[in-house]
Amino acid sequence: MAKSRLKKPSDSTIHRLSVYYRVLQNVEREGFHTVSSKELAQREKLTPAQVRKDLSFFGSFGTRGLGYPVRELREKIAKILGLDKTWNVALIGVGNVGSALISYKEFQKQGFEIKLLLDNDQRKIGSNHKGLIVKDVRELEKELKVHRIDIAIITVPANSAQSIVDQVQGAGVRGVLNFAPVNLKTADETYLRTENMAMELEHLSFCLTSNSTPVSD
Amino acid sequence: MAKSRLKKPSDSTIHRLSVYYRVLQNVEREGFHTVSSKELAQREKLTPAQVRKDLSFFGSFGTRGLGYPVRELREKIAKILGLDKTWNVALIGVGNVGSALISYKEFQKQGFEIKLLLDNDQRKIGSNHKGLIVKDVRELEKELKVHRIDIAIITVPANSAQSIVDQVQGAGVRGVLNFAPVNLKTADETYLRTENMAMELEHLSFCLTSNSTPVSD
DNA sequence: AATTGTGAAATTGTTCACAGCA
DNA sequence: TGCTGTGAACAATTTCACAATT
Repeated sequence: MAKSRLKKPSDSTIHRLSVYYRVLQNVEREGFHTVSSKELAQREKLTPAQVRKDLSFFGSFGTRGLGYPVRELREKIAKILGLDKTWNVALIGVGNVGSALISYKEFQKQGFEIKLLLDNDQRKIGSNHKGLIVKDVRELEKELKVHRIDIAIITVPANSAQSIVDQVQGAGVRGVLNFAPVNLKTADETYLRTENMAMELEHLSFCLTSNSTPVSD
Repeated sequence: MAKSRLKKPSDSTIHRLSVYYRVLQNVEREGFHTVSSKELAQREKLTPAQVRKDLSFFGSFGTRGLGYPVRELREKIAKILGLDKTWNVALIGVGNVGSALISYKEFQKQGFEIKLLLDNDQRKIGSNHKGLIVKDVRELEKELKVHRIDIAIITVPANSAQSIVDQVQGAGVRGVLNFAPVNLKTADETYLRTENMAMELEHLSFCLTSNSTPVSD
């Protein structure tokens, strides 16, 4: 029963696990019962060895000579990623980005349920977005606790993001997805991921500037 | 004069370059004329050696014993990242995420100018968003060319994203930022970056599930 | 015959440590 | 003395190659 995971999987392994999870959903929809590491790899331009190595961090899910059972592997990965439960999510900052995320279907689909909206703008507080009433950010700690929030999405302006993440941690929330374009300082026990859309564009800008093709230099 | 860059910098180096660029803006705002790799590193929880190694891919910008000239280094990095010019950006898909990006200040601030909006919904076509009229996606190729678009941001539903990226490439656009939650296939000469917000949440979900603190395992 | 699971090899990325310069 | 720039050492990640299994 005891899982003997020796090494901590890298962030890239986790990332690819999410990728495999999506591919498996497709493979399953297409009616396959079994899939090889080769097939899985081809669909994402990875190597079969990479796929097998990634999966081997978590156990032996395949059958030699046959491949992996599609449905079972998808379920195993879902469990590893924690997608077998629902997560209560709070969205802090109901501006442009925040509003967009409220109607982002992909979240609910994977079990992330936005249960709470917070803002500091009196004109927004009390307003209804997709059935949720925007609460006053001054009630942050109370509201996070009442709704048993697991993950906070921060979509406030850059200059207030640090103060928000401090409060969020204070309320015991350990998962934070930050969209504010700043580097936030967090306690060691908090998991923070920052999505900086401008930096993605800057990466493209770099590629287009260094006059090279993606392949060679 | 000839730049003797021997190795191609890694994606992480480019990513950190964007980070340094932001830190330098702050350092400059705070009035410093000079900054050491140590100071730069501390502000982002990196090592001084990492900072120096990253910068050394592109040249020698510092002065031994003194550090780096803040303004000059910021400008050098801007040039490397291609932020010394403006980029014409098209936004394809004026839904929730698309609309949010139209008013996303951070883009304009770094020289990314949204010049064109495209959609396939007759109710949206012709409507005005922040001074831009939504054009018919059937005119995609013509419009991309007329506006001399460098980068396309794809915010259409997952099932139409591949068709859009094919057309975008066909029109000669080589930079693509994709928000649709699918793995797009592109030609070798196209630079594609995909932002999958659900996958970020899944990473947090994984961290919160594997009962460990971020530090040890 | 086909395909997994995994040590070992190769490659890539990070940190060290110090020569060289202001 | 202080700090950069960089080759060498080290660490992490990916790929290889093959024994094990169906």
